[in-house]
Amino acid sequence: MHIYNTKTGKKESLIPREPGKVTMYVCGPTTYNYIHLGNARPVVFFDTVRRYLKYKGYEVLYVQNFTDVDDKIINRAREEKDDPIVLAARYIEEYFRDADALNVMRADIHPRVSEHMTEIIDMVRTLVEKGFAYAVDGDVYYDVYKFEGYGKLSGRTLEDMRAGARVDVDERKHHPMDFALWKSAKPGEPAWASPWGQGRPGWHIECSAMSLKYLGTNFDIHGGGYDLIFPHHENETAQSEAATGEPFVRYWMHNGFITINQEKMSKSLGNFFLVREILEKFKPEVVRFYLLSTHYRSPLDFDDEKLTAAGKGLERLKTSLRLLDEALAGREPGDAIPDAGLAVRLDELRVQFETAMDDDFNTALATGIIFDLARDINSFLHSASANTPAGVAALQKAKELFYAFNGVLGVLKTDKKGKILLDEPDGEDDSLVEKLLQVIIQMRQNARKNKDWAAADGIRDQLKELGIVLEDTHSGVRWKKQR
RNA sequence: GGCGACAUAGCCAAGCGGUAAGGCAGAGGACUGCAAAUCCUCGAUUCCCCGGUUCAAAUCCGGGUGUCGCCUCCA
Repeated sequence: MHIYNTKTGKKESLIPREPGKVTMYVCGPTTYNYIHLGNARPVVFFDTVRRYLKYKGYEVLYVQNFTDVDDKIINRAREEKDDPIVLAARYIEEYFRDADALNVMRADIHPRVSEHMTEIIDMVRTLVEKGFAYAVDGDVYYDVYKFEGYGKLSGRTLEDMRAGARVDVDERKHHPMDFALWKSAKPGEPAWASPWGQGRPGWHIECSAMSLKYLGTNFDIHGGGYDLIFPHHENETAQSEAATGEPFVRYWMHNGFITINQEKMSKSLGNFFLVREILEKFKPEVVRFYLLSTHYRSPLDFDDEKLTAAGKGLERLKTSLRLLDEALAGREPGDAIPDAGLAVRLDELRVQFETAMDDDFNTALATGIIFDLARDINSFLHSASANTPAGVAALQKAKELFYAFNGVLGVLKTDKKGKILLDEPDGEDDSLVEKLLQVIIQMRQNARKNKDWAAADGIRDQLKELGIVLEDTHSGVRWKKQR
C-alpha cells in the first residue's frame, strides 16, 4: 500500500520499521473546550487508517496524546475559576463522549503531558547538553541554527522565514525562529520543578517526548492536521532528531482543513462548530460518513445541504442492508455454493475497495464502491436466483462483505455481537413498539383489503408524522423509523 | 513579501498518460390501489483559459485567471 508522505511530497509504499507491525502517533486535542469539527477530521480519519491497517493484517500500536498543560487551558481555567489540570481532565472525558459518538476506537495509549514531565525534562536537558538548546532566565529555547535541515519537513529555509517573519522578535533568542522548550512559570500558573526553575513545557516538546517514549525512534506514521506541519511537526522533528541522533518519523500524514460555508474554521475567527452542535442536527454516522466521503488531503466544506445529501446516500446503503437482512431472515445457506454471478462481483468489489484504500487511504473512492455493492445486492434481490440456496449463500457473502467494508470505515455502529445497528437505540421498549405496530399494521391491512384507501392512507400518514415509515411490499408490510 | 495547494456536470466528489467512478438533485420507465423502497434508462463530445510535449493529456510542461491555505494559537 501507498501513503503520501509530507516529508517527500510523494506517495511511497508503506514499509514499516518492523515487518507486520505499524506504529502510529496522532496529535490529539488541547483539552480546553469540547472538540470542534476540525478536531474531528483527524480523529475519524486516523481511526480509519488504523482500522484499515488492522484489516490488512498489521499489528497496530496507536498513540494519541492529550495536551492538558497549555496556555489556552490556563486562560480558560482562569476564566472559569477552575484548576487547569482539573479542567483539562474534564474536557478529556468530554472528548471521549464525542469520539465515542463518532465510533472512534480508543487508542492503545492516550498519554497526557501532565503525566510525562520526567520524560519531557529529560529531553530538554539532553538538548541543552548536546548544545541544541540554551537557557535564558528560566526559559529554554531550541537553537534552530544548530540543527542542520531545519525546515526540511515544511519545505522552507530559515532565510525564507526570517524574511517573512511577522512576529516581534524576542531579543533573548539567538534566531527569531528559536522556539521554547521550557517556559518559566508566572505566579499562580501550574508549574513543575526543573533544572531551570519552576515551569512548564513548550508546546512541541511533549509530542516528541511522548511519541519517542512509547514508539521509539523512527516510528512509522505521525499524523495530524495540515496546519501542524509548521511549526509543530517541523519542531518535533528538529528536537527529536537532535536529541536522539536518529531519524524521527518514517511517514508524515496530514489531513486537509474543514471549512464552514466555504470559510476557514478557526478558533480565532470564532466560527468553529463543536462536534456536539453538529450531532444535535445530524446523526453521528452521517457526520462520519461525510468526513470520509472526501479524500483526507482535500479541504472539506460543511453545510447543512451537504450533510443532508450525505445522509440520504447513507440511508440508501442502510436500506440495502435492511433488504439483505429481510431476504436472509430464517434462511440457511447450508453448504450451497454461492451464486456465481453475484459471487464474482463480490470478489471484484473487495479488490476494488482494497485498491482504493491501498492508494493513500482513498476513502472517497472506497465509499463509492460500497454504493456499487448496494446496487448489486438490490439488483440481485430482484432476480429469481435470490430465492435459491445458491442465491442465499451469495447474499450471505454479500452481507459479510458489507460488514467488512463497514468495519474499515466504521460508519455504522455495531452491537456487542458485531451486528450493525440500523436504527438508533432510543431507549423505548422496542418489543412493545413492535407489537403495537403489528396491531396497527393489521388494522390497516384490513382497511386495504376492503379498499378503504382513505383509512389506510390516513394511518400511514399519521404514523409518518410520528417518524414511522410504512412500506407495502409483496411479502408484507415493512416499517422503519425515520429521523 | 516568502512558500504551497486546488480549479471535473445544478451541487458534492473520484481520477495520477490510454479515451470521464460514485452520491445528492432532476427526467422517463418498471413495480404499487396510491405511495414508499428498489430496479432499468437518460446527464459533462469534455475536465478554468491559452500554448507546448506525446500516437494519445482532466491527467505531464510553460504562461495566465480564480479560489484557498501556511508563514501567528489553531486539527
